[in-house]
Amino acid sequence: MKPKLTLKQIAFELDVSVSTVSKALRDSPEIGEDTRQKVKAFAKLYNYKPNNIALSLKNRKTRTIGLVLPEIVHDFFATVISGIEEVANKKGYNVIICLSNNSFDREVMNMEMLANGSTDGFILSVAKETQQKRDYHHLQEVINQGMPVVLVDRVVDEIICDKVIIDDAEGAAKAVQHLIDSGCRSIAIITTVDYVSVGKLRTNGYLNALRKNNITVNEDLILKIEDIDQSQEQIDEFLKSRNVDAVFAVNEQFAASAVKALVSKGLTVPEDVLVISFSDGELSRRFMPSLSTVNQHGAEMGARAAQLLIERLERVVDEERYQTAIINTSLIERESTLKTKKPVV
Amino acid sequence: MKPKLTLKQIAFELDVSVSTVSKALRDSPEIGEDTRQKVKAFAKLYNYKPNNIALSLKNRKTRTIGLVLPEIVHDFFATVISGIEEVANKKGYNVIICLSNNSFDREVMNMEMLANGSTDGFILSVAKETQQKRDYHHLQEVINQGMPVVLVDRVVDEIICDKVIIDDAEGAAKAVQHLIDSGCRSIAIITTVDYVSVGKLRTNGYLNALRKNNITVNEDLILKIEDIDQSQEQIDEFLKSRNVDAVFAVNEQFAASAVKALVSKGLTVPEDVLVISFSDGELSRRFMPSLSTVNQHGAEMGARAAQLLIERLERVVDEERYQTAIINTSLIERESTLKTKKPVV
DNA sequence: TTGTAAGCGTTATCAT
DNA sequence: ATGATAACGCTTACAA
Repeated sequence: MKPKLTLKQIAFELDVSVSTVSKALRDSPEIGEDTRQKVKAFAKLYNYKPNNIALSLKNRKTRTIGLVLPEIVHDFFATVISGIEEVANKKGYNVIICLSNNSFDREVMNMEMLANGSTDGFILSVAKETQQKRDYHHLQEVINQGMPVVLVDRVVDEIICDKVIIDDAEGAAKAVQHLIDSGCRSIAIITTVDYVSVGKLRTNGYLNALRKNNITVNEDLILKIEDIDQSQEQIDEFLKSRNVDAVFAVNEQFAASAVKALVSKGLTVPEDVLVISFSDGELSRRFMPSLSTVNQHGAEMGARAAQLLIERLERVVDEERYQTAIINTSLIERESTLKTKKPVV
Repeated sequence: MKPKLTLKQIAFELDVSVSTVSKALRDSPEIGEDTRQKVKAFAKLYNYKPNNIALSLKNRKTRTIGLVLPEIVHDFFATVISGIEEVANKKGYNVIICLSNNSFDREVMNMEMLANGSTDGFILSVAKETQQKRDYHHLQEVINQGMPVVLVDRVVDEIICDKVIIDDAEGAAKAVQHLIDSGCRSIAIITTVDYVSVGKLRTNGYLNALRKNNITVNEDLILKIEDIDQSQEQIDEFLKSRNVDAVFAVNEQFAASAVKALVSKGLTVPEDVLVISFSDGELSRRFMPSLSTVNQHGAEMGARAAQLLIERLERVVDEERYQTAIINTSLIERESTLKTKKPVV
């Protein structure tokens, strides 16, 4: 086991000083051609690589991004990570990922842990619990310490910083409009409780779309789910007693559950009821019938977030002006809204 | 914007030396009660937290684990990450995640990047391309430098280190046995190309199960897929022309595609053909019909890997003895193999 | 052209 | 009981 080679070692071996080695490796003009050659040859031969930690300490920069996410077993966040990784790696940054598991305390802990020198800035999607508590002091804290923060998807208005979002309301409206255009009038929505920012926005989009088309909002067709774990039962129950011709679900899990509930009721999708989901993921693509959906371009959101953060870290942007990047959504039509085979009776 | 508080700052403010502050905060008995109180009070008041980078440099330990994965938009790896995070965080470790995207070069780059002081050790699942090339010098390299490595799931025999796997062959055999027990005799397998270690093992399990039950292996019922992106077409094509009473797929994507192919052929699952998948994920759970599967306990694998790595980092294990932890699989029976409604004709 | 020294933030050793 | 110093690995004025 050979320990990592250091400048000191090289200096000792070549009988020069540490600073000479350092300068030679960085092609400083102060160093004579021959010594430079010698040092570089030696370094290459023994595969010298500078120690990141020492560099970080010296430069007070880690070239590391702290990423704090509510969960990861979820296509959307996984794609966000991919996007971030892609950009970060290209620019020579590492990504430290921490999961809050939607817990406020863990989110705070993670940020405190990373804020003590481990990262130069944060990309964060706030935990459900944090949104519920509306306590964002930990975010303000790191910002006050001069660490830039970029919020992604689940953002909070109270914190002033760069943000990357989609227009959730517009995306939802687009989905619902598609249902309306397909002739549906009795459209249920399966959404989250209101304190989940994106859930609320999507609910608003649903409401807007109905109103715009002069369809009376029927509160009885709105199901708000708190915990995804018991969602199937709630959705079964909800759909069993209601007659609808379409369902808009704010995520693909709810959509899949809705289809299941409808089928067990003896209905067929899309022949009897159209179903559309939000946030295009593996499930929507592979489901039978494949699910129409509003895609969220997670990778693009992540890439954009990384880009915004790195720009700020490298001071190429106006210190005072924060931007909110809005990533476009688009409707992906698949089988679950393909109304061709048989007309509604 | 207030910069982070340092020992130096505190020392200056309280008019004592840096070492006094350091000792006071660490409850050194050398320090007088009053000064200790004073220092601690001040530190608490201004929320002093030691700088991780400085500590890392000093201790030559980062308390950070490098995690290199082939991909992440994949339930299995996502759960592995969850498991690792859980254990790592509990023990005060951070996790730096890098994605190889199944590329050899990126895997090497990532490891080199992290090996320069950023992490104390690695947890890695090797890239597909790396398995194909059989080039593992980057792994041996970091091991030679004294950084422990734990391989997860996609392991390589050539490297001696701790490993966490499941018994893929046994799991596959269990799945196939279940099909046989359900009365199937003409069982197709949809698997990966052989250089993917786990794919090959699962294929072996399939073969073993057939032989054990005296069922002749029909090479024509074996489909090996290279690239998941075109898998649907290949699977459609494959199943169209073959008459089978069951399909064993080595991952849930293939299984979903198989069901789709069968349905488009006019068959029903499970009435006409049973389908079973491997690696329990969201898709298997939510699919219609829900897919029977061999669960892989990704979170448990991750947790175990983190535990093994940390034990080695903290030297509580015998330096020379490496272990291979085998996580148990179990069969999860769902609708896709529930053969009740109608007997095979 | 090369080397010395200070400093990044800590902690451990060794004075005082 | 407190402080000065060196060290972790590196860079960069500043000296020589």
